[in-house]
Amino acid sequence: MAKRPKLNRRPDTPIEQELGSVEVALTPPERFEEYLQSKGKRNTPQRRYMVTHVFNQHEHFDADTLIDQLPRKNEPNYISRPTVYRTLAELVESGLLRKFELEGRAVYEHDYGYPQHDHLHCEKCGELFEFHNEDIAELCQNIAQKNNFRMQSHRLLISGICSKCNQPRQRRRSRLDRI
Amino acid sequence: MAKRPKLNRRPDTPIEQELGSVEVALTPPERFEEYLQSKGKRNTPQRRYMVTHVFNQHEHFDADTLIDQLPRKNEPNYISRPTVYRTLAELVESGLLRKFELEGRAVYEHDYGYPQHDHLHCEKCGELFEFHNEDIAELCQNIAQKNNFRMQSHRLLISGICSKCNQPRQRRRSRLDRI
DNA sequence: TCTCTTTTTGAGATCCTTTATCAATAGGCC
DNA sequence: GGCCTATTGATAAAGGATCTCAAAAAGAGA
Repeated sequence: MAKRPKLNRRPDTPIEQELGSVEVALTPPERFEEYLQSKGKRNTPQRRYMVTHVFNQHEHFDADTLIDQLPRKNEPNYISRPTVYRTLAELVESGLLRKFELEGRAVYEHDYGYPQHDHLHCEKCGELFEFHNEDIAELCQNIAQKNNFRMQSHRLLISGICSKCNQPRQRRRSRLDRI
Repeated sequence: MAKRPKLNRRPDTPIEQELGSVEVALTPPERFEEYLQSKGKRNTPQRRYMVTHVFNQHEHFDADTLIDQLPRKNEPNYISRPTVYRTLAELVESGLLRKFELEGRAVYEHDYGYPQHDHLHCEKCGELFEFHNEDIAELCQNIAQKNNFRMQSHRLLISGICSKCNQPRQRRRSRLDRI
């Protein structure tokens, strides 16, 4: 099993192609600023940098992957590890990001302006794939109702082997084979 | 939010009542021994003790809860922390237990001899409730197929507020009220 | 039963992710 | 600009899970 899951989508399958997007009134930085103001929090350079950076790409990511992408210590716009974690929590609380857990690590993805979806997880290559299904939420709602539960959200993870990993590894034909 | 989720089912709702059970040919210890032999592993007292203990109760549990229940150091049948983790991994690998993650911790539950199910999680009291739904697995299978995915398992978690926590806290009537 | 080989165990250290502490810094409102 | 308070970064530490390795023990064969 991979020590650390691949959380980046393949560059040839941008997420917009897969699931489209949802109309929103404000850009993520605007939305975040609104949230901060409503909470009496301050709009710092670190928070501005992070919200912009995070919404400039669509991949799933974990804290470490994100920190790798941010400026390092002694570079301009450096953001310390605690601040990264703190700001991630705020982005989740504000509804901009969603957080879930995979293989013992917290994974984040866009929520604001992004359609509801669930995930397929390849146990071989560790990749996460998104899918959208209309029926799931309704099914969950029914189940919750039957159990006198007030549902707030659901999380469905389908584990298995993706098509790429499932292909039998082709024997590479040598020059001799082709004679 | 609770620092540590309650993983124990309430004593008045034993799991058999909720979901029944599945007929199996071997007892869990027998099944585990079979697995060990097939892997050329040895049947040690520690492994026997753990498989017996774990299947003597039906609750979900995490490693720490389990260790609390096991004999402590300098008592008979003490099992060290690394061995507990090692054996849990073997119980999962053998198909006796299922492992999943909740609030950053690994949680284990019976798999062998126990019907397929998913969970409701109360965000307030942290309790886990099980439910069985016939349609989910089929739905997942369809989704997997559409995505050229070879499904191995799924995991559905419905989060919300349980009926108990959802009840408006009744004002306790004082003696004076009743006059 | 004894011996031998190999697995397993337990003590302790260590890893890894995430969070807490706290003094110094800097927003934002007057 | 000045003040008050939130925020940051350095550092330590919490917490779960795993690694290392010498000692112990299981199982196979004699």
